[in-house]
Amino acid sequence: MTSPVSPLTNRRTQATRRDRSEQGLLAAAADLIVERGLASATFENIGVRAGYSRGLATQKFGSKQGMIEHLILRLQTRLQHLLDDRHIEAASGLEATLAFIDIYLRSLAEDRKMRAYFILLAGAVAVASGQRALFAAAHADVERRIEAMLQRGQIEGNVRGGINPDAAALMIGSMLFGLSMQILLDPDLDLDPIRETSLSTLRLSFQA
Amino acid sequence: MTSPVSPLTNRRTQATRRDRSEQGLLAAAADLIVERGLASATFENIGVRAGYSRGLATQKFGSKQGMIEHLILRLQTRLQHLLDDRHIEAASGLEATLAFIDIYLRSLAEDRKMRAYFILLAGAVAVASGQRALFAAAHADVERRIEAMLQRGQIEGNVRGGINPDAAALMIGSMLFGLSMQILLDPDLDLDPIRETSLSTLRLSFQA
DNA sequence: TTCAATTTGCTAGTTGTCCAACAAGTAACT
DNA sequence: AGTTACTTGTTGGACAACTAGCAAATTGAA
Repeated sequence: MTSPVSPLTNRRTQATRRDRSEQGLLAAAADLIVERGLASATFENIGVRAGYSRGLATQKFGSKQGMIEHLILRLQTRLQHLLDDRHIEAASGLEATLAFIDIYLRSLAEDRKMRAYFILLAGAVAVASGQRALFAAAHADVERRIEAMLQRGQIEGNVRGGINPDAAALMIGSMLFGLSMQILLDPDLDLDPIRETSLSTLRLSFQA
Repeated sequence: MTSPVSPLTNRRTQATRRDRSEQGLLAAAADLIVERGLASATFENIGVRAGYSRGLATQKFGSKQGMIEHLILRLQTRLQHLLDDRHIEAASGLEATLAFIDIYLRSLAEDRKMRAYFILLAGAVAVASGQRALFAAAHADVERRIEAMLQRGQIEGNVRGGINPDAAALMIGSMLFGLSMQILLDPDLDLDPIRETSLSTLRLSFQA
């Protein structure tokens, strides 16, 4: 009898074999991007890191751009899941907004892979204009969510009436965006105090 | 006699000849970066665009990195000059802060070359970690200036006392940073209404 | 002529893509 | 069950396109 299939070997069904390699390549790409930047994410480096060859990624994703798009969509989904927190639904408009910001900034500090998303975003601005639309849509979505929370807060009476939810959402969205970039610019920056002081400043600014 | 030197020809002294080509190369690089992204800014493209050969830039700046650093410093100086506006000095703390933000965002909308600065900044985040320090320092400087204006406003009584100038400056700096990136992400975005609503929201949030 | 500014031919290195060979997994048949 | 035919996943050599850097040749100014 061939020994029972060990979970540590690649000797599995074709389906799991395929999934495993695909996942491995994307994870290796994300790690490389975070550790050594976008330029180091060559098929050669990605393949070696994932334990495969340099040619496999092309087979799976069609092209380099195809692979990067897969990775972007995967990380976008990951961020969306993180932001679908139950605290946000339950809280008041103001608290929901602040909880949203809190989770966003925490994910950036604690979830190493999430940084790859923002590096790819910077890359889209700097070099790959074709990918810009992907990110622009995601950002518009974040801002619409913030806007809805602020509107709810105004109806409930815990967010100041004089504020335009649309403009405030843009401001907050931009702040999150800019803070993300700033952390990538200076990786030693401690996000904890920044998060706390930002939240209390926003609370002071927006609460009724 | 050789005809009096026309301002339109390159036939001048060696000094102006040298200056002219250097300026031309840097301008061509900035234009290319804005129009077609960082990847298109090769020596070949830059040289042709500036009306010179592909080899000149290497001679002048030593290396690609050297040239990019020159460009970054030049654009940084340009931005600083724009922000040294007399309105900022004269106004109250709150108005100075808002004028600062106004000028910053206007320069992004009206000064095409200024966009190259932010594209280079995104490039530093995504690929060139060696250039990060250059930008981090400039950003820290912007935030210190905002912080000083807010402190002045608190002393004068036109900025709310409850706000922490340090944290608020970080927020505003990040917002400017994020807004810059967002405009690069979606170049068709109209900055005018965004600037106006952002300013009025900030006024509402910060004024005493 | 003399020196500086600029061009051009060349080199070495890198990267994504293609594709034919190989290996592992699956199904059919006895 | 065991052998064989077929399918699918993976590899690595070859190739073409690019790019920065170098150095000798050329052009222009003094």
